[in-house]
Amino acid sequence: MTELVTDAPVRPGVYLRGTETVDAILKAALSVLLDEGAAAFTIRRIAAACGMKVGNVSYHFPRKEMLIQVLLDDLFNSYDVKLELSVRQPNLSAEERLRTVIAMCLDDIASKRTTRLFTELWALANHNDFIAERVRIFYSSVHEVIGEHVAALNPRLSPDEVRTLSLFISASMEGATPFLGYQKPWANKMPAIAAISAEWFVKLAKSIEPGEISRMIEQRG
Amino acid sequence: MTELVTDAPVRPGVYLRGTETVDAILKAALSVLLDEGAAAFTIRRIAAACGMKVGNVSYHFPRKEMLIQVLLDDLFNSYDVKLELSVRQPNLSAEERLRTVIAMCLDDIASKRTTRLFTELWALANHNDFIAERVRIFYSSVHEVIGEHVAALNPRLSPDEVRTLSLFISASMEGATPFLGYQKPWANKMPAIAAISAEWFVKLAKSIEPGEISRMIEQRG
Amino acid sequence: MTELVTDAPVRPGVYLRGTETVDAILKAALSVLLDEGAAAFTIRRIAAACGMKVGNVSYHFPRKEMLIQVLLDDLFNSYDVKLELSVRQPNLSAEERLRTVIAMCLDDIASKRTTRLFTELWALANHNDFIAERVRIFYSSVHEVIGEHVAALNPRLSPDEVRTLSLFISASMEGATPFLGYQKPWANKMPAIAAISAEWFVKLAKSIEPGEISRMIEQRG
Amino acid sequence: MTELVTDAPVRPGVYLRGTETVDAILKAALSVLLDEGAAAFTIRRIAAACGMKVGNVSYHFPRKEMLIQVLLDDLFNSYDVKLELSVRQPNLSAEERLRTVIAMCLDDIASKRTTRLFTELWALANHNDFIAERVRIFYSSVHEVIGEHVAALNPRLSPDEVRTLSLFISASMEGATPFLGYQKPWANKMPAIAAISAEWFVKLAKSIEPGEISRMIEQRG
DNA sequence: AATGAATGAGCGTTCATTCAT
DNA sequence: TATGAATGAACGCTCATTCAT
Repeated sequence: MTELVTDAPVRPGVYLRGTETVDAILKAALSVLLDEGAAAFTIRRIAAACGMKVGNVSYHFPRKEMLIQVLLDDLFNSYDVKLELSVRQPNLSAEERLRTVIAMCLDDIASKRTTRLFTELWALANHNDFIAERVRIFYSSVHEVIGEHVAALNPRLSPDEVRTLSLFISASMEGATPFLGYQKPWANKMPAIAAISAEWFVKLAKSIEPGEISRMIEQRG
Repeated sequence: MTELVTDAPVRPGVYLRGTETVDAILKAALSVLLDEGAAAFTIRRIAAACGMKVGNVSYHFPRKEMLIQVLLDDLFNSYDVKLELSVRQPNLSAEERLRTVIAMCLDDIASKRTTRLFTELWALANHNDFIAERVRIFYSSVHEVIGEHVAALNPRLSPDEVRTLSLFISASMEGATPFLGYQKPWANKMPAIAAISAEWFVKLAKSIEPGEISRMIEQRG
Repeated sequence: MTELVTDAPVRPGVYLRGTETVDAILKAALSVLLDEGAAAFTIRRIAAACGMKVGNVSYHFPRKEMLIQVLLDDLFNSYDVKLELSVRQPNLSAEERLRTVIAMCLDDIASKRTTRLFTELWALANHNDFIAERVRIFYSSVHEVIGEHVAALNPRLSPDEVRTLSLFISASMEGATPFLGYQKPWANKMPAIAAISAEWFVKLAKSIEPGEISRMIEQRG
Repeated sequence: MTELVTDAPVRPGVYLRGTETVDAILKAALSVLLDEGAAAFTIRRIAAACGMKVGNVSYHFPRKEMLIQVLLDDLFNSYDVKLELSVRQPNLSAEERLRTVIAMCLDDIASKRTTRLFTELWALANHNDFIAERVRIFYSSVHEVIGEHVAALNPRLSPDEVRTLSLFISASMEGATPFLGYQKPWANKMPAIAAISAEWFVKLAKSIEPGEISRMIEQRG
């Protein structure tokens, strides 16, 4: 029984987070991805970026894919933590909480890290199932958080209606990335778009009637 | 990082056979980009995809960058044509025209070509100035078209307010790409999102008061 | 009988000198060789240098080797003509004629054309028998011309002694090429070296005794 | 055209096996250059010549230019060592030492290595500044060594006169390369030319009067 | 006579990965 | 742990040459 309990990683390779070396590699890998793009995301450049030799990076991450996976795990983890904090705002009203989440999301979208990372991930997700799945899981939890606030604002909506509205709100905000994200052409318009978003997504969440979405779909059919 | 190429490359192909070849290369290049992603976008794979030799692809496009530029020129051209058609709907009311444009955009976003192409372009635009600029120009014209309909619906808005609303609407729709685009996780929710979009973007365009956006920004400051 | 008489070139290809196109190719080829070196001596660069297409250069010179051969033929021809003129100086004494030839050679060596051409040819001759042979023939005639003057200055020398002295004088002068030739490091010393050459090669030719060379060789053995 | 590289590349190879490999590459590179010429001096042929893979040669010499530079460094180093030895002949008279240097130079010129190497270098120096500079530095030290003996033979000469005579003697000897070098047409005449060189360059060094060179230049003006 | 098109080989270089040290 | 060495494949590109037009 006791023999079965082990801390050794199931997969080959030595990529325990917390190790100085592994952390340095991951940090370098992220900065290469953000600063130079997916095409420059090579073991060589990552090694150079953290002052190591190619062989050592390969020793810690025997497959490049592993590095990507661990890197994404770490990144999504940090996003999850941030997201979790946004829910824990007990002294705010439901409306204020939704406004806060919207503000937080758009603020984050404007950051270099999020702009660069997610545009790369959306592209990579087209042909990499692992990335696609991780991205999907992440956004599912984003939708869930938004959904909590939507449901609080408009309790009569069905769970599916809540999900649909959350998807709409989340997608609309993410759409800001290639337009108003870091160094994007309309970045200076972010205050206006953030203001409209806060106002109208709250208005949408509050004013949609149960069954209204289905009715709208039918009318358009 | 990439230098801006001001002189668009002349499209190669003088003889009939040559133009056919160039077309075949461009078609293959697009299909490689869409089906396999930017990482697979190599001269060798493109040549293989159209049954040619590497040297012949290089003959018609001596620089890989030229191929990318001609390909993007062709693609954006076809989008521009499509966009132009959407404006020429004289027998519709302003509201119906805006609904039509929204429907068309989201319908297009759901297509494989647009989903794949633009997710790749958003990522490439991060570190390729030529692509970034082409994408910017394209979306500028999209915003302009949407802006025409917004202005028609709400003539009292200032040009800047119209631009801001158009940007908001366009960005919100584009955000559907990584969520509801081709083979994306919530693709089946597209009818609902398209319905909400049509309804609420029209409502937004009609009901925003002149000066209201500025007021919203100030309140949030 | 009459059918056997033809102006068509024996070898394939159409590289009749005098033709405008062929002359332009040859001129461009020489300038590429001199200005950019043997590594840049490609059909493409030659074609570009004379504003033609690759296919046309290949049409006139189906094999690159042919171009080189014709080019060298022309070049050595022009050198032969120059050399011939140097002999036809009837109103000068033997000594003055030798001084004239030496001056002419060193003056020519200082020219861009000769400096560049012969340094390239010496290298190419290492592994190209055609070039090696052409170079040999050319220098043979140079030695012969010098030998005529040496023999006139010192009629008692045997033909072989004349040839040896001519070879020594010619080699010594050619050695100026990589040192004092066009844009070479000691080019500014050419007047001094030319003066010493004229003085001492004449002195050598005049003062060597028959049999002396053999004696010198034996002493050193 | 080629940029001057001021920092000489560190010679690669840390492990014993690595230094052996680097040596093998350099040896193969030299033999390719000598046996097949500059046009055949490719990474692929060098790799084949030492039984390695292209990637490994590129590993040890990431840039082809580095290989050339290290190769030349090694070669010139060996020539410098040889040259240095020729000066250290304390038991000989000045005249005998000059004769020795002349004999050594011409003997070396007749070797395959020197004949091939320097004819290639003279050509490459036309359009490669790095090579041109290395060749210049090498010959500067050659002239200096010759100059020491000339000055000892004729102490009244000015430093500039010594340099001029050394240049004349060195250039005259180097001129033997394309005529009497390895497998060159008049290689069999080398004993005679070496004998004349020894005799007459010594005579020249001894008998030139201070100021005589200037006088000769003026007379010719 | 001239040229666009096409080929097959080769170029220097970079890549992820393996392995002995 | 860490790294130098090595591999085999692929990269974009250039080459001389051929051929139909």
